Amino acid sequence: MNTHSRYKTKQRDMLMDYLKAAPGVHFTAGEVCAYFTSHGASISQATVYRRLEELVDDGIVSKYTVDGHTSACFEYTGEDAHVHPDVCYHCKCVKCGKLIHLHCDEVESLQAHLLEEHRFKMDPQRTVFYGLCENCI
Amino acid sequence: MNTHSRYKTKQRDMLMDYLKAAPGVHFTAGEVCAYFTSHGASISQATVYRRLEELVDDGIVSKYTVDGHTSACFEYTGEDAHVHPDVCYHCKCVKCGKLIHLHCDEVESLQAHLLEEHRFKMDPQRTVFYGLCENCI
DNA sequence: TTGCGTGCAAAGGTTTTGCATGGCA
DNA sequence: TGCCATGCAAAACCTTTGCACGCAA
Repeated sequence: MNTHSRYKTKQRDMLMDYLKAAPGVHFTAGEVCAYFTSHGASISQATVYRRLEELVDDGIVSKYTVDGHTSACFEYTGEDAHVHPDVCYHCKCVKCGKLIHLHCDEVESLQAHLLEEHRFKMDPQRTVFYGLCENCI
Repeated sequence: MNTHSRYKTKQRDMLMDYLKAAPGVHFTAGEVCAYFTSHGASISQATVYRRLEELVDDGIVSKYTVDGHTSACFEYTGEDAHVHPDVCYHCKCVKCGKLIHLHCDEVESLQAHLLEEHRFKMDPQRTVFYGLCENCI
């Protein structure tokens, strides 16, 4: 979270609208640019990267480095994710590339275990499990 | 694992020596290149990438996409990892950057659970848990 | 001899940066 | 009027590829 002053601009609003329209959907910076370009909206690549980076710092957007993709993957997780987090884990199939969303108590116990026994506070927003999906096993 | 015929070359040997000298240590392709360059050894960037990729396919080297690094991270895990796997999980602190090696039964039960209940076969060699280490919590 | 391996350089793709201009407060 | 934000283009990076030559088997 940072404390910079922020100006309300057209680009910032456009990006937020885009993000809020599809919570939980994954996209790359390039896809965002392509979307705006194809809709005749004007928002430069540099600005997309700058805003996205800022939102990640604010904890409003999650950034994943997904293996196999050369580019980073973003996801809108909500402005109040810290208030009532709809925690969701991610599994990525290294063979077909499918990204699976998962709600799972076992992962939550693992988190608790890691924290208690290993003093490591895992952040599910940033963690991706890699492996094989049911179709690729 | 693949079944291509393989020639024994000087570059392949040099790379293997380098890897075996530091099992469990993480490095990027660029670091490998820099090492050889600074030691006057001749092995091209393209070859480093090609051999590394091959070793990952063979399961001898693990490749991680570590958030924060723009480049991929490799680690020598051993030629007989499949015979007596010294399974080791990784936790990466998103604040100080520390990478922690971890042996943990709980993670193994999670793997079993993911497989049985979610039909997802997690690959611990590729998965990194992100979060905060004890010093940064 | 066969065909894999290597080096070089160029290409490809993603993300960052410098700088002048534009626009919110 | 101050700053922050934006756009453009160039730069910086990492990784992959094409091609000709070299070398192991």
